[in-house]
Amino acid sequence: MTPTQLGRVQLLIMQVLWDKQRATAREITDAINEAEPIAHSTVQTLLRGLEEKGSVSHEAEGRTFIFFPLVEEENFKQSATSDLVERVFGGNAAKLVAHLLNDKNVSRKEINEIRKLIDKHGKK
Amino acid sequence: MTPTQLGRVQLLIMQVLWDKQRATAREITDAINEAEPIAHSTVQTLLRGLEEKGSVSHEAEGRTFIFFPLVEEENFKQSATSDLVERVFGGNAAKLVAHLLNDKNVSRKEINEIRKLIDKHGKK
DNA sequence: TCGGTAGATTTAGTGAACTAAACGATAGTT
DNA sequence: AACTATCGTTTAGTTCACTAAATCTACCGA
Repeated sequence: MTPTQLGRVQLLIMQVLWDKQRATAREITDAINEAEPIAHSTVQTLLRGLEEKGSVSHEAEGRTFIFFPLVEEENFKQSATSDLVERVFGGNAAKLVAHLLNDKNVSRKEINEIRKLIDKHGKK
Repeated sequence: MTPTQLGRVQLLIMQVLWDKQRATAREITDAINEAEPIAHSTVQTLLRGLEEKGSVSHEAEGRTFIFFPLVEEENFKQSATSDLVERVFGGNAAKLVAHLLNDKNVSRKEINEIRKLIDKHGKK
């Protein structure tokens, strides 16, 4: 039961699929190309790999394949986050938050947002 | 200016060094072996790689090398965290926290701890 | 029907992380 | 002096993510 580890570009592909739910390889390539250049054949190769490890599947529509995600975005966020917490913050999620609060790259606006989240979460 | 990416075992090595500040390859191997088996030669090979990319350095003490970290643990946590925020949470740190709050793997105890952190951070 | 276009598939190569055996040198022990 | 344990160094092989060209195939338009 591996946590379905994804590489950088594999994640980009999954994000397109999570967004669109269904997409052809071409649509995925185009979507990624808006942010960075990538060859269509690269996307196809990676889709194949993702299919092999069970992250996506496809059905044929005429002669083209329509791909769709098999894993949930939440599951992925879940394992990516706990991976960071485990490996970098010794399994303590609070340490991660402490780090964010002192992180100069996190804006005051975001910190306020975080505070609001906590408040809302508290009253229940 | 690469964010000094570290592999899983490389990170284990760095963590030993951050903890001890100075250590021989043997000490590192022993420390890691408490948690999982690893060959001494593997550690030495990885130390070489870490030295090549400037993460650690060493000085000779007699015929053995004493290794020490060149990069700060904080810097690493920094880039590992922002990497997650960027790639998985669309650059929004608050979304990461929101995820943690709803994460069943994060205990109530930790959530309280997080709340306390936020409060303390707020009053300034 | 012929040629291009747009699919999918095959093949190939790179780089990084990991793994560890094999080797050579040296210091300490008997 | 010989043996052994312990260094560091060299070499080698695996796996995975990524990259993309080359190729095969089928449809579509001229």
